[in-house]
Amino acid sequence: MTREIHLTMVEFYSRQKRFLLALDVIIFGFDEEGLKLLLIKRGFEPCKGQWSLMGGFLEENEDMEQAADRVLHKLTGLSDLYLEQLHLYSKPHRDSDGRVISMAYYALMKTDHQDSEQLEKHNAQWFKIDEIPELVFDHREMVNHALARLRRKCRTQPIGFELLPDKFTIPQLQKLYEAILGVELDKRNFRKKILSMELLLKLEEKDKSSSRKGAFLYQFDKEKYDRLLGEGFNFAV
Amino acid sequence: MTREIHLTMVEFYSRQKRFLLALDVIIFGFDEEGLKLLLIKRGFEPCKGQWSLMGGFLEENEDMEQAADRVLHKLTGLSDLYLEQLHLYSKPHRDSDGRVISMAYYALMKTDHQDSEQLEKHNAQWFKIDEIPELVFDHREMVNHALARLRRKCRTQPIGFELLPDKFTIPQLQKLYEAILGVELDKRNFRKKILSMELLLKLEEKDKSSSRKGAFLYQFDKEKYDRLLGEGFNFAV
DNA sequence: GCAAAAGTGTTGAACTTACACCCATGT
DNA sequence: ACATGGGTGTAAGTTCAACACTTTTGC
Repeated sequence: MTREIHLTMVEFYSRQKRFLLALDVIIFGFDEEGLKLLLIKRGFEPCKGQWSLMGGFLEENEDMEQAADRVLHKLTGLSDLYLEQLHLYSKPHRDSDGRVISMAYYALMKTDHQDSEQLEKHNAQWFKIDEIPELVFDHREMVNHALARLRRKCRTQPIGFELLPDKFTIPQLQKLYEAILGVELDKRNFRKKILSMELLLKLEEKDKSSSRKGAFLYQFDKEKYDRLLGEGFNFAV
Repeated sequence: MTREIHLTMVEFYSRQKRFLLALDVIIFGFDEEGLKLLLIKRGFEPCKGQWSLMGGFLEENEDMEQAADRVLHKLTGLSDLYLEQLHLYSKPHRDSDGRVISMAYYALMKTDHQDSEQLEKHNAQWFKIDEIPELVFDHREMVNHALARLRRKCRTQPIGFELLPDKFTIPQLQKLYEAILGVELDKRNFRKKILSMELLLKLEEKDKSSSRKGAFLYQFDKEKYDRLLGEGFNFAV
């Protein structure tokens, strides 16, 4: 701030060190078995052959969100997944060698939209949340951080629906919350609370895949939620 | 992922574009007048003479948190302020010219610890939260984001105390929450709720600066809070 | 003695929690 | 007819919101 005052911006900027900027994505999914994490077996150095999060480097004409979308699309073939910034990991030696600074994102993916061929191409595999293998670098820390965020956030924002098919049943929704939060919920109280917000559209159809009686399918009414948000409404599970 | 497989890590990294990495800090303070923001009048290019957040570039042997501490210390002369990552701003043209990617942090500062000389040296000034001047680049967006985060977070974590003197009165604490949340609170209900958590140590002393009767001073019991945290306790205002 | 802020309790409403039985269906 | 998961209501406990008067003291 002393000598720099007299430099032009270009001169000043050129003295600053530049960094490799990457991103890693914690990708959550949900199915009958519970909450899952999508990991890749690295087919490239560094740490080739080990499990890690999907990631990539920031490129010149995109912002981090676009880079994260690009990386997610490359892995899954899908666009417009729920995606949220988590934390910047910047310790000088977090990466094995040659400093890389990484922005961690977490994504929520509807596993019924998945393209299994695409995933195989990248040696990607789903892991149950309590059976995560050893991960490279600080990826395990990122996963823990993402899980904590997901647990907190799913209680006050309707992000859980990003993990379910567009049409889902109430028992399915309950199992999702139980899987994320790691607790059992009372089905009467759960149903009462979730329906009392009047954000679910009940369909005529039933899903019979998990019982003889069948359970009614519902859809999340995103338009209504967005409208209510403006009026100070708070989602709560 | 196709040709890169056969490159060594160093070769691969060297093809990647590198970026200027900076940080900006939204610094909150609180005094009799309400919630405040600390801004600097830029004495350097770009945008010399305009109001902006305090910021700086990441250096080679530090992580972002250390850089943020350094920048804060440089401005205020203080260390160990409450500091939290907010959001990475990475749009290709967010900065006036020459791409800079910036990690935004927000900090909470006890204004009674401030060193006014130090602040003057940097042309820094406190602004009431609803009288913020025009800011450079996307700094206004950062401030809005920080305010939203502070409003949400102060309700479920005891971060408000970072803005008060070590010894404070209940009416002072209430005014703090009213200033942050932008609402009026009932003093009986407020006192009941905050004291019911049993996290405040009542001192013998009174503060008589704002009434003839004087109000008892309290201290936040951080040790007890940390202990309770482990047992699943939730702070709530 | 009065102005100004500190301090104090109660009641009704809303919400949360705990809990047990019937329903619809495929086999 | 029975096994399986879907669906429903109520009562007790807890928490929240609204509300008005007394206390202390410096002037």
